Amino acid sequence: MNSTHQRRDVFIAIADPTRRKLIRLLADEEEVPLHELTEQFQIGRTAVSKHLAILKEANLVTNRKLGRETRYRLNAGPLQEVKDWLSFYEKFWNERAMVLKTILEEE
Amino acid sequence: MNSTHQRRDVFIAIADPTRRKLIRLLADEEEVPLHELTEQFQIGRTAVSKHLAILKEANLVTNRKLGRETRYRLNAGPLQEVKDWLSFYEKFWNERAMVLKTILEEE
DNA sequence: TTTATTAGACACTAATTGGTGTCTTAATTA
DNA sequence: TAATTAAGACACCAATTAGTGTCTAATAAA
Repeated sequence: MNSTHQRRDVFIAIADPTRRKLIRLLADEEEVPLHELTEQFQIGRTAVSKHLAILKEANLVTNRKLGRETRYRLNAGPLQEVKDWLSFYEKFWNERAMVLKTILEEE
Repeated sequence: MNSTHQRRDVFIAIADPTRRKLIRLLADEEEVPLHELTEQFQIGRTAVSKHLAILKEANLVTNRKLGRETRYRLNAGPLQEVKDWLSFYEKFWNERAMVLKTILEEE
């Protein structure tokens, strides 16, 4: 089985504000056709479609054809990877942890 | 007061794997000069320096000159923004929440 | 004092990105 | 059946990105 679909980094997928807005729209509406998503932006359908393709390659959206529409759906799972990455750094920005760290270092 | 330093999106700053590795190195070592950071990569000093500049624009690192060295330090605070963004989507990837959601919708 | 090291400042390049417009096909609707 | 709508497939473009190499200045070491 040669999986042909591109694998795309979730960090890159969420780097673009248009793509983050797409994610947000799909969080609100469950299943949305391309043309309806396009309405929410100033840019053209082709551009939106490309952004969705990138999200799909990162496995952040799925889509299915329904009549002449292509409907998109959020798959938030891969965002977990970002959360896992972040969790390592939480101790660095937590004020209380910073103080605690200082105390521990002094001992 | 005209703040001249560029503001840079933290999402873009963390999108690049080299920059994420820089963040990781700075998490481990507190304060690291450019040349020492450069050792950890295949790419040249100039390239590393540019990545650090992007991290600095996102306020994810600070630096200070010490003799002929420029030492870099992690400032993880801005990562909080990413965490805040993610927190909205946690409910979508939590299996239990998904099931609960289905039950609630059925009522 | 000469030589090494460290890094900033440029100028340049190839590849990627985010966008466009146009053509075509397929599915609805009038 | 004819007209309209939705979207895939291209070809194309400008701006940005991630990298390079070279030159220069400042600091530190021999």
